[in-house]
Formats: sequence, C-alpha cells, structure tokens
Amino acid sequence: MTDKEFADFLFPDVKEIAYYEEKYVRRNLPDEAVVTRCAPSPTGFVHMGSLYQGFIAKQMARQSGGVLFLRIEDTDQKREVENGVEGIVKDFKEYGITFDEGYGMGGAYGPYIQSERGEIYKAYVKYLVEKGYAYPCFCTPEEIDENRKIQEATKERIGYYGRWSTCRGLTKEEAVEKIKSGKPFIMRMKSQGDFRVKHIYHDLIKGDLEYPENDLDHVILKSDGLPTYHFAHAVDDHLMHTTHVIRGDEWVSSLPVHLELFHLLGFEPPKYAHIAPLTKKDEETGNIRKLSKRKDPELAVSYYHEAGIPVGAVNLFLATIANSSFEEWYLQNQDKSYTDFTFTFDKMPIGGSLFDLEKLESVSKIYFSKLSAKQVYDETLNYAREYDSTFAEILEKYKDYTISLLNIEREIERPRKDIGSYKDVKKEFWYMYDELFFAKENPYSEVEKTYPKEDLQAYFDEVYDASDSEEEWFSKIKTFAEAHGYAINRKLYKENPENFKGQVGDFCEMIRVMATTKTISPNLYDILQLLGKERLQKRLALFMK
RNA sequence: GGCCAGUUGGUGAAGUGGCUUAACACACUGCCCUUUCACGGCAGCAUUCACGGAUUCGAAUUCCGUACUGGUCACCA
Repeated sequence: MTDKEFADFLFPDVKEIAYYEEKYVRRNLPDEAVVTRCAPSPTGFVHMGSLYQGFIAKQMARQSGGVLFLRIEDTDQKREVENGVEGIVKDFKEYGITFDEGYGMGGAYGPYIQSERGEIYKAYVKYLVEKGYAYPCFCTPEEIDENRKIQEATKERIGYYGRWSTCRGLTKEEAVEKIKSGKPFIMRMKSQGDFRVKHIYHDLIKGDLEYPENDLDHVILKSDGLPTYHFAHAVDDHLMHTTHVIRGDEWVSSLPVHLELFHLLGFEPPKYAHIAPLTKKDEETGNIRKLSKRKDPELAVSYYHEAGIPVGAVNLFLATIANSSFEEWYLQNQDKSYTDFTFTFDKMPIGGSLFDLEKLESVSKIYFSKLSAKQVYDETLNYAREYDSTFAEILEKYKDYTISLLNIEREIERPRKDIGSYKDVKKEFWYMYDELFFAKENPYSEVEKTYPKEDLQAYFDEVYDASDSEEEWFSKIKTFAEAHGYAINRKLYKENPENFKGQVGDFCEMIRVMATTKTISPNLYDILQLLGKERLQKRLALFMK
C-alpha cells in the first residue's frame, strides 16, 4: 500500500490542498505591513492578558498599514462557554480593538471560526499522510497515561516519542485493519526532529532563544475530528497569510513543534513575538507571579468597568507597559493620543509586566485631567446609572452645578489630578451635595484637628461677601486673619510661630474644613461660590456645635 | 524532574563592553512657587545592577557555576 492509497483510505472525501492554496491568495500589501490576529477561545470573558495581546496586535497592524483580524479558536468543545464568542467581540470592541476582518464581519480568508474549517484541516492532514509525515494512533488515554507514569518513575523525558510512540511503527496495513475493525483513532504528526540538536530562534520580543528540535509526535487531529491548537495554528496562519504571530509567552515552549509543523507542511513560518505575562505580587507569598483567572479579580476586564476606570485610561496604561519609552513620550506630547506613538517589539518587556493598580490609578488621573468637565460629567453619569442610582439622580438634578464644580481648575494647561475613576467623583465631591452632606449624622466626625472656631463665626457674620471677586475675597481674609492673630504669610509665621495662632493658610484650612469636611478640595473660592452663603450658614451652624 | 526564560533603589523600569559618579516615571521626604487646596519647579532616595568565579586596560552589559522566581511539559488553548 502506498502513502497515497493510505491517505485516500483515511480521508476519502477531502479536497486537494492545491484548492485552498489557490483560493486564499497572497495579500497585496507592502513588505513592512504586519498582518496579525487575535485568536481567542470562547472559554470565558476577555481578560487583561488577551486585551494586552490585542492592544499590541492592533497597534502593530495599524502603525504598519497592515491587517488585524479576529479568529475564533473553538476547537475545544468541552470547555466552551455559552455566548462566549459574543462576549469576546463585545469586550474587544469596548476597549477599542476593532478588526479589519474576521469572525462576524467577513473577509476573504474565512471562515474565521475553526469549527467551520474542519474540511480544510483534514485536507492538510491528508497531505501530511501522503508525504509520510502523519499517521493514525490507536493508543487509549489510559495507555498514554501508563507510559507517562513509567517515564516519570524512570526519570525519562515525558511524551510520545522514540520508542514510546508505539503506533508510529504500525504498518499501513495494520492501521487499516484496526480502523476497519472499528478502533477509534487520532492523527499524529510524524516528527523528523532530533531532540539533541539545538537551534537558535530569534523572537521579536525575547531575542535569541535556544531550543531543541521537536521529536514529539504531537496529536494534530483529535478523536472528534477537530485539530489541536498546534495544527490549526499552522494551517490557519499560513492560509490567512499572517506575517506576525503575537501571543503570550506560555507558547514559547511550543515553538519547536510549530516550527516543525510549518516545515513538514512546506509553509513559510510567520515571525513570532512572545509577550511577557502580566504579573502581580502575590499577597501571601510575596512572590511575583502571573495573574491568575481564579485568584485575581483584576484580571477580568469587567473589574475595571465596575471600578469605574475608563477604557481610555486602561489603554493608556497598557501603552505604558507595552513600551517603556511610551510614558516619557506621552509626557512630552500631551496633545497626542497613544495611537500616535510608534511601538516597537524590541522595547517590549521580556520578563514580566507587573500589573500595578497604583500605577494604573496615576495613569488614570492623567487621563481624567485631560477631559472636559462635560465629558467627566457625562461619563460619570453613565457609570452612576449602572452602579449607583441614587448618585445618578443627584447628578441629573444638579447637572449645571456639577459641571461647574468639575470645571474648577480643569480645561487649563495644568489641570488638577484628583479623579482616577468615576467612583472618585462621588468620593471626592460628595460634600457638595446637601442630600449627601446632611445625610450623615455628623459630617464632621472624621475631622481630627480642632480649630479656633470663634473666629470663623465672626468672619462669616461680618466679612464674607459672596459677591466679592476672588482677589477681594482673599484680601479680606488676609485682613481679617491678621486682625485675629494670624500671620499674613508663611515666612512671617515661620520666623516667630509663637506670636501667631497660625498663618493665613491655617485660617483657610478651617474654612475649607467647615465647608467640605476635608483639608483638600478644589480651589476654596470656587467652592464657596458654588455653595452660596445660605448653604454655608447651615454648615457653619452644624460645624460650630 | 526535563527544557526554556528572567533576576537593576520602596515600586515599575531604561540600559545590548567605555558617553552611566545607572535615565525616566510612580511613591515617599524636604525645599521653593503660590492668596488656600491643587498644579508646577528643584533636591534627596541603588557608590551599585541576585550571589560566586572567569574574560577584558575596562562589565549592569560577555562566559561559567550557584540560588531564587516564572513559563512549559494534554485528544486545553
């Protein structure tokens, strides 16, 4: 029996690969164009890791005038989650990762969902059989497991190779016999590699990597007729003319298999860029470890949605960890978007990228500081509608008031950076709403310092005038404070602190605490203006108690 | 256990043999600016790059060994 006859016996009704080779023509793009993809499995929702991968893939494709497509890798039906695909598409879209082609939007290289590509994979497996590079395997999972245990016990390398690959030695006739008798089987690649031979592979991110030749006869077609990841990757990325495979570095160890698969199939392999994992410091052990789906809620994209961290801030953060030079560039190009930055593979981190929530917060504050008051208002309202309906009502009721409030020290060259999330708006400014302020039994209970309050009453009774300009307002404060034993400036106070109750700043602090309960707030003059004399008197009365 | 990678201040990191008496950012501390809070500016914060050895006139950067950390070894992707 020839290899050809054997192949025909195994796969009687599939097309020649020439059909597919002709159908999926070479892309007409310039040499530097990066054609890459996001290839998620519908096994759950998008997490930060896939978003990070998608972010980099999108940037590299866009900035090179290439193509980004979406391919759904749903060859594992057991792990599939209902509506998984829709969730993925939605999450990617929310975070600004849009595709040029792929699942749900068509393109010339489809189908873009692996479960619909079965015939294609079979054609290529058949091709491999014809060349003598693939064979059916009848080993049961139990037998494989048995071998593994022996290998572990004798400290031999684990896997289906060499003398352990029992079905590799079967003649074609024996195999045909078994199949005719109804024995279930899978297809394995027939590795031509030698484990002792080492090569260097140049990864776009990690640089030179030393790896041994693959000699494992990996499964390429499972018993359900669907391909394994390894095989699907080789076939799909060849047919879809992917130039760059950008993926997590947990794949580095599979590189030898993939390279051999491309070689056996006669394909030119793509360039690989292996992204360092997102890591965090484990609270229990103190070690740096990869972010885990189970342990770390912050891995889920929904975490940020709930926490009120805007999409734009997350993207900004991803940009800062993707290329270390980004942050400095962004500081110097305040008016530009992160999409204007040219990312390069060689500037991407190799070890691990610490996903630091504190850093995210600071990036988010920068993001917020660039928004207009109206934008902050609108987005905060959207958020509150979803997560805090009482605050949403308040925001709607006091729309113009809130926008004025948010506008203090905003929309200027160097804006405040006090808001890092939609949640912070309430956290920072709750005291500006009487509904929230007087809802507390004693709004001032958190205030630690005690103040010489008698001066305050006098100030509001005799001096404060809401119609004053900011300059007038402050000069009156100075005069009043001086008359009541405060130093008019810091220097004077520092020279002889014992001569004064404090300095003007201390007097201002007292006013601020009375009005807001806090020692930090936006510009005091604006806050007082917004509150108005009547509401201030109410607070004052409570404060004086 | 095998294979592969990583290890630079409180934190993230730049750095690819002399331009490094180790950038930048976050945090912290101090000072300055300012009419308050901020914003901003300046300064301080690793005599040293996990440890040990080697190569070299010269090493965070090259090589070897050790330790630690991570990844991976499926009919999962």
